[in-house]
Amino acid sequence: MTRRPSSRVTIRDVARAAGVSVATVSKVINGRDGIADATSARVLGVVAELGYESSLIATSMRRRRTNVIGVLVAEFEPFALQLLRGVSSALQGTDYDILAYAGSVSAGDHSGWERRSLSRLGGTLIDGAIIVTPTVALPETSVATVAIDPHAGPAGPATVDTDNLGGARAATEHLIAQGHRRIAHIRGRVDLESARQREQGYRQALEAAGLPFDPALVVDGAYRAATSTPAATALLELPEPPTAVFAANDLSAIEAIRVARTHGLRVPDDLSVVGFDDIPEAVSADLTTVRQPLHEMGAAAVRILLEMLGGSGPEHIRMPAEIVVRGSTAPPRG
Amino acid sequence: MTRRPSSRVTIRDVARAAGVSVATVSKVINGRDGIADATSARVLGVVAELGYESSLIATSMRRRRTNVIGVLVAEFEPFALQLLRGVSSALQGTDYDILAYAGSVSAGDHSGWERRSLSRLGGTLIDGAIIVTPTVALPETSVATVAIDPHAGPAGPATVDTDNLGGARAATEHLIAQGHRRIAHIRGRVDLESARQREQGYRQALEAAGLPFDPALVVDGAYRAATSTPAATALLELPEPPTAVFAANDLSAIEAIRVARTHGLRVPDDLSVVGFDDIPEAVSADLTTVRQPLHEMGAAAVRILLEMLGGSGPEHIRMPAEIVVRGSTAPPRG
DNA sequence: CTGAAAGCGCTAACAC
DNA sequence: GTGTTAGCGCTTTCAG
Repeated sequence: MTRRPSSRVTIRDVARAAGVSVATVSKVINGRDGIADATSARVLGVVAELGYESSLIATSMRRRRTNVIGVLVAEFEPFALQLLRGVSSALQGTDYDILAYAGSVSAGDHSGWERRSLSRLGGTLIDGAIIVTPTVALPETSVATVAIDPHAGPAGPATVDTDNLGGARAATEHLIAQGHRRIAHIRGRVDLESARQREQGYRQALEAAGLPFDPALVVDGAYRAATSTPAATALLELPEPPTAVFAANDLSAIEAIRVARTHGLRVPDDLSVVGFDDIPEAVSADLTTVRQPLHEMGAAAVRILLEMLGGSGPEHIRMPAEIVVRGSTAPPRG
Repeated sequence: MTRRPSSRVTIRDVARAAGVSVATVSKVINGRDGIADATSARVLGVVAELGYESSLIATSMRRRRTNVIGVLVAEFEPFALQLLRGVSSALQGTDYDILAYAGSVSAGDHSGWERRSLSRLGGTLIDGAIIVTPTVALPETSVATVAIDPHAGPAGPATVDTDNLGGARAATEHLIAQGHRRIAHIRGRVDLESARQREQGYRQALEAAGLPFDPALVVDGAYRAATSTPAATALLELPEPPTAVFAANDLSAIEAIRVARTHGLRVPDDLSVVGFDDIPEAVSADLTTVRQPLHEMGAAAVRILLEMLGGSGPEHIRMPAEIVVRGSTAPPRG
């Protein structure tokens, strides 16, 4: 009863109140044997009474396992959030809790956030990490790691990705099939393999259809709405603007639609737009897009990670990408 | 070069490599003054070379501030995720990073997860906490805390909530205006004030319209899809089933629609359904619902928390709730 | 069966 | 200017 007023109750408070040593309390809590039943019961009583919970921080400094899986993202945007949902439901009923960390919210420099986050948490706060869209090659770390939408292709560390090339081709072919000939591309984050693959798919589709590739029709959106605003604007203000746009992700596509409207263009009548990802917002925007099974990708990452924690080697999983036609695409007018 | 192979690089590795003491490295990293420029430069060089990042865990054990805001949720479901998005964008450009923790993923017992999470992280891993739908009254803690959709009403600790009563009334009145007379209610998590308010709003609307309240038409969904399955089933298998359902949240509403379909009922022709929250999935489900400004609520929680961190007292914010009519509601047939 | 002591990585007095 | 020391809350040998 003599503990400092508004502070956490620590293992020492419990020890004092139960009249035993700190070490004994630790043993009781962790179910180590070699403790008298009476002592154990008394300590447990005090724990309940005081509402003691061991500090994750202190515990993790001393111990190897924390039973916490880390999900490292740059920021909490829809793509990462959907993955997180998949991770969360896959981990339901296991021993693991989830800790999601957005490491580049504060830092101005986006590049390298994952290395920073990993170092900061990897001490041993987390047993394993799922890293979403890392900007750089991951360092060989002590902590088990799987990357979703990796920086490089499926090599080295475990990865989960999508058939980005095929998806992008399908998206572009859809526009071509509708009769579009001047098709622009809002590129993704070029440091990511996914963005390069999507651009590649776009170019392959053009080439297969015998359409010329016009560098002026490719602009950078970096997967972000803010970056896509000037990109889309530049496209629409071209002397000979495109009749269709394939954006590297939904956020860019939705922004392109917004920009088109401010230019007095109607979608899909004056401009067709296709995205990539199929985040929940794509449905509200009535956006034709390429669906990535985000939920399943999160779950797959969990499965691989748990296997790695169990001793298996890294694994690479590629998910199918499938086009979902909604109302943002139509044949070009006359 | 003689450090243990696959381990994190620690402050001691840096100190050794730079030929200085651990304390000096710490001072350099934290920009304390009283260090020779030459020493500082040398240490910084080693830090860069070795790729050293201070351990968040170790730092937080010794320090007061970590510049990390914790968002504590039971699990990562759509409601919490939307809030998280609001929190994330509100924190963009500040000094704070975000750590979201789902504390009842592993633990079977859902009740009290927030106290557990808070104790575990509150050591000082986080400077402040935003707790989403706490199940119990929050303990007076050392760490600044704001609750979103609190257990009790706006009292005690800082809170952000919605006009649940008004929203529920509006939802029920919408059904009544369409001519429904037998309107059921799938109740939310009764330990939350929001669920009680929504039921209250439902009953008030019935009463104001002179409709009888039938206890058989109120079932428990606990805000979860799994729990809502039997609840909705019971409703539809009643001798005299309802023609409309007001569900306490969108997850329950969407599940009710699914169950209705498996019973061969068409929505909205045979059964009208209204939800609450307006999560992104509500749009895909074409669900009439009551919109909570989730994004803004997350941002509001951030604002209050930052003010509290700056020394202000707790605050209570109530957001408006607004009905959004989509395709899941229509006048009853015949 | 229980306790004393060491130490995880780091920071904050306080010496030198 | 820089190093030494103590200690955050906890777990883990190792003595008693």
